[in-house]
Amino acid sequence: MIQVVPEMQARGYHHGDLRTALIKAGLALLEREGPGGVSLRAVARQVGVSQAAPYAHFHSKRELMSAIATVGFSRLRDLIAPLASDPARSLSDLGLAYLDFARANPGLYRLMFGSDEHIDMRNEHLSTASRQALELLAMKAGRNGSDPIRDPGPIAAWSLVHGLVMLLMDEKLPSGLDQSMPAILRLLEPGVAEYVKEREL
Amino acid sequence: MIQVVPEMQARGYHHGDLRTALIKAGLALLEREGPGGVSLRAVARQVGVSQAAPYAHFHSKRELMSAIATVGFSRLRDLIAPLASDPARSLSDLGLAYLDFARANPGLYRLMFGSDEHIDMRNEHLSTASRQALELLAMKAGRNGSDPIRDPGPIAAWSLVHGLVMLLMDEKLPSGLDQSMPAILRLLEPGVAEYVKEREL
DNA sequence: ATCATGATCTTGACACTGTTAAGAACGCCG
DNA sequence: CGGCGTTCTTAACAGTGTCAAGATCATGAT
Repeated sequence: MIQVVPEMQARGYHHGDLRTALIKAGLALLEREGPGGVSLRAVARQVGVSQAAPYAHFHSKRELMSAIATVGFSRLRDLIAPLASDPARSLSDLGLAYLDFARANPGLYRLMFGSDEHIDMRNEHLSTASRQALELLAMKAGRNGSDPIRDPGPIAAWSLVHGLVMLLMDEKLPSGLDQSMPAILRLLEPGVAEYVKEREL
Repeated sequence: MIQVVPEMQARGYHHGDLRTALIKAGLALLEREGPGGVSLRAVARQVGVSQAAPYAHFHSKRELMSAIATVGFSRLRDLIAPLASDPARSLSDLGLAYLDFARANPGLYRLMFGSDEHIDMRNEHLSTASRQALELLAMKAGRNGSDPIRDPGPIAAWSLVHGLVMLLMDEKLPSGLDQSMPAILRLLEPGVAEYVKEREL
C-alpha cells in the first residue's frame, strides 16, 4: 500500500484532515452564531475530537479564527476578480458586489473587517490574503495611478459600503432598503467627479 | 434628620451607591479594554464588592452594559444638541462632531453602535436614549420634512461616517488621514444635492 | 522488519467567565 | 423595638481557553 492519501478517513485515533475540518466547522459555527459565539471546544465537539486536539494544528483560538478569516479573504478575492473594471460604473457595481458578499456571509464579514480581538493581522497567511483582496478591490475601484493613501474617493467609497453593511447587519437601519442600495451607492459619484475636476487630475 | 442622601459613603457592608459606581467603573474598563474585555467580575473587583453584588442592581451583565450604553447616548445627545443646524454645512459639520465623539470614546461607541451581543435594545432606558439621540441627529442632518426612511441622503451620510469611524478605530485605514476628513465627508454633498434636484423636492 | 521519533490526539487540570442559591448584614417603616 | 425587604457575601455550577502528561499512530532509519 503506497501511502493512500488520507482523504475523508475520519475514523480511528487520528482524524486524517483535522485542520481543514476544524476550519470548515468553524465557518459553519461562525455563520450560525457570529464571531463571539464560536468556541474552540464547540468546534472540536462538532468534528468529534477532544477539546485539546485543535492545539496540534493551531497555537490558539485566535489562530484558528485567523485561518477562517483567511479563507474569507480568498473567497472575496475570487468573487471580485471576474468583475469588469469599467471606470464609469465601477464604484457602485463594486459596491453592490461587496455588499452581496457581506450579506451572504455576515459572520465571516464581521470576522474579517471587525476589530482584531478575534483574528491576528500579523498572521502571515491572513495578512497576505487580506492584502491581495484589498489591493484587487482598490485596483478595480480607483482611477489608475491615483495615490490611494491621500485620495479621499476610495476611502469614502469603502467607508460608505462598510458602514452600510455594518448598519444593515446590526439592524440599525429600517428594513426594506434593498432596492435603494444602488441609489445610495451612486450618491458618492458626483462628489468624486467634482473633486477630480477641481484638482485637475 | 431628613434622609441624608447617601453620597460617597463607600464604607461598610453596604456600598451606598453601587449602581452608579458599577456604571462608572464599567465605562472606564470599557475604554481601556473594549466591549469584549469588560467582565462583570472585574467591574465588581474594581468597585470593591463581591462578584455577585452587581446582581442586586442588574439582572445580567447585558443589563449593566445597556445602562452604560444609555449614558453614551445621553452624552452624544448633549454633544449634538448645541450644534447649529445650518442646512448648507450641516452634513459635514455634524459628521465631524459625530466622528469626534466616536474617536474620543471608541469603546463606548462600539458598544452603542456595534452588534447587539453586549446590549439589549429592548431595554427601555436604552431604546429611548438611543431614539432621542438619533432623532436629534436626523433632525439636524435632514432636510426638514423629508422621509428619513426612503431618503437615501441621510442613510448614506450615516453609513459613510459610521464606516469611517469603524475603519479608523480598527486601523484598517492608513494613518495620517485626520486633515482629509472634511474633504471625505463633503464628497457626499454634490450627490445629495443632485438627487434632490432630480426629484424636485 | 523492527524501532525510535515526532506528530497527533486524549484525559485531566487550572484560572477565568456569567449566573444562581442560601444566607448574613443592613436601612427603614410599622 | 421588631420585622421586612434591599443589599451584599460566600459557595457552587457549567462553560470557556489553555497547558501538561501521557497514549496512539505514521513514518523514516537501521
